Amino acid sequence: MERNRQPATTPLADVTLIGRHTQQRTTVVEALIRTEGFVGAQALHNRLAADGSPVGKSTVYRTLTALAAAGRADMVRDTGGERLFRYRPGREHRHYLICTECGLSRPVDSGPVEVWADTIARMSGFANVRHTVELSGVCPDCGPPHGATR
Amino acid sequence: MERNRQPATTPLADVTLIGRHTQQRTTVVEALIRTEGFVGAQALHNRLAADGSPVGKSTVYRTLTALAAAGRADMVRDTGGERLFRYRPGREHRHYLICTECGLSRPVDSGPVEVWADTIARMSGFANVRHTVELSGVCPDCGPPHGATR
DNA sequence: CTTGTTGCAAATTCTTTGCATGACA
DNA sequence: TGTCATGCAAAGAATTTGCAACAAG
Repeated sequence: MERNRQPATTPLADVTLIGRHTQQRTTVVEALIRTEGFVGAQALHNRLAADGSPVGKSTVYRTLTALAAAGRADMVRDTGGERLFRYRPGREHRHYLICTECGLSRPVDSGPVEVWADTIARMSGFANVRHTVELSGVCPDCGPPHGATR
Repeated sequence: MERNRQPATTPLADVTLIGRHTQQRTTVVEALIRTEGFVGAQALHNRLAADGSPVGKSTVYRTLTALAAAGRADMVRDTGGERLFRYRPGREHRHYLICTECGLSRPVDSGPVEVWADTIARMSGFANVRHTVELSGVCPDCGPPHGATR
């Protein structure tokens, strides 16, 4: 379900960015980088425990929060209100289409939205306008063609 | 801060829509309708209590949730993860630009986004695609022209 | 060494639920 | 009168925080 891909980037830089370089933070950041889509803090914590690299739950939370604050991760909320994080390789933020069934996330071309948001921002007179855009649905794999609406 | 506007619509229809017509539900729906922007369940509950129309917290939650489920209200999450509700007069959902300072919310023309979301939905192969779009910033009143960045 | 981090568990916050009482239809 | 709704308080979930032991620089 989750293909491990080479961490082309050393998380060191990111870790250093958010403070002191510790074993745990490195572990968390690496795990986040290794993750395809979005992950919840709890899920990540569990995964680490299962992988034999137990890191305190608080540390996972603190690291992810710091990472998001530093702009190295995107944060969204799932339907249940849980925070989901995703490592952000570049500096530009992206928007995703997330499958509500399996969690698969696929980046989408958000150009038009960016332009739109920008326009609104300019016309509204508001300052510091930020936007959140989340698309969710059922991916082809999860949505059986037999019309079984679960 | 919150201008009361005439409830042009009787909440009766909305109440009936979500089940039995009770005093409490009417109260909650009316209060929601009377609210300019988004409100949290707790805030609404407090307001009702202050107004002398105490309604159980659970009832407020249940009513708002049902209303949102019935499509009579929009639901967003604030930064802290709290659910905020807003009465939806029409049937088309709207998107808002919310001031992070004073909470003022202004509906924006989301036509382009709808089109975009629709396109993505069709091209992605995902089913049942829904979107969340939130714009936030500092409104002219709250953002001093003197460039004081907080 | 000094200070930032960790980890545990307790504390917070928002939201849901169980259940007996009470109100609608 | 039979349900469904209400309200309270307890239960749940996700996240934060206090604090002593510990590791990084």
